[in-house]
Amino acid sequence: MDHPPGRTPARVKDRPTWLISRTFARSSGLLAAGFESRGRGLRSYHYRLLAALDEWGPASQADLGRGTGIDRSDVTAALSELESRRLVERSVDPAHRRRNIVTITQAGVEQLLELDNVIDGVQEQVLKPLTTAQRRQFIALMAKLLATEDESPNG
Amino acid sequence: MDHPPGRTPARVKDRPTWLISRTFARSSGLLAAGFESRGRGLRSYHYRLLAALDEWGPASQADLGRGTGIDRSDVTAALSELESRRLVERSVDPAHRRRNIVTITQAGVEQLLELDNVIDGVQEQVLKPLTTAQRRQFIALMAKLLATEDESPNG
DNA sequence: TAGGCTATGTTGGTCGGGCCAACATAGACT
DNA sequence: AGTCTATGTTGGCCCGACCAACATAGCCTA
Repeated sequence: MDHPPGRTPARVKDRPTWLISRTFARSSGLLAAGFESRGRGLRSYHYRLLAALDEWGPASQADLGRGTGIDRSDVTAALSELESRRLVERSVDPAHRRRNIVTITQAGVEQLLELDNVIDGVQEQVLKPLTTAQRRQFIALMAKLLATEDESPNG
Repeated sequence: MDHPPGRTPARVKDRPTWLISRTFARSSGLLAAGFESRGRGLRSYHYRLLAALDEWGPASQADLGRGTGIDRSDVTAALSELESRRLVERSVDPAHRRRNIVTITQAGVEQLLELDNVIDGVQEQVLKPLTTAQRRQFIALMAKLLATEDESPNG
């Protein structure tokens, strides 16, 4: 993730795609460190699922997948891990017996709050080199960069 | 990579780390598409290695690894693939018989130029939503974000 | 009512980028 | 001579992201 002595080939090092990938590496490295130190072995999928359940209330696995952008199969796996930690409960939807209704537990809510803190700290670390105004700019630029995605599928 | 109907949990969707990860997903998706269409099955490791060899001249695998930030073992694998396509040649360093001297071939240079074109096109696609001034800002902000890495190891 | 279609959860893969451990051995340094 | 480091290589792991296939529940329609 670091390659510090790094010269980096010239045709690589100034390209936006390269900067983006380094930025992501930095961000996800800090995130991973945060999860490792206070995340009890959970990963980003778990956080996204807990967050979705907390905000949207109980949901089926398929809905969770659609809402979070996580593949159905990965949702299944991640939920099993959350369930074994009692952070989440699965029950069959009586109206639709093929469907599971997933609910966040009290312990899940608490874990989520803890992860919130970890992640908020990481935001600070990631943006540390920038001034407040620059942070705002940076965020706005990324938002604009991504805005197309929402409007035109496959855009 | 897309998750278009995506609402995305609120505590997730506005965090810089999330925007960074989406930006990266967009960028690397476009890159992958470019490599697939005109990259003859090569991937980013191959490009980085070819670029390094082209710019720095023949080098040992260890030096390539250090220069590009690619792990020694991955350098070995990627070079084998490049070698089998005749884009690169390995020869034993007579002065240090444990060391390989890797050289880019003419075909390698040509492939590199082709990849350059592909990748330049991707830069354009990635930044398309931004104005020229915004692109400059965005690049400058990322450069600043990453500048710490060079100065303080593990920073 | 029977047949087909879709949605759901699950299993079991693949891939790329990034790591790490272990090993044999070539050179260097003591 | 003995130790230490550097090199290339093999083989593994992890995470995030996909995909294919499957059984089956529920639907909608011929």
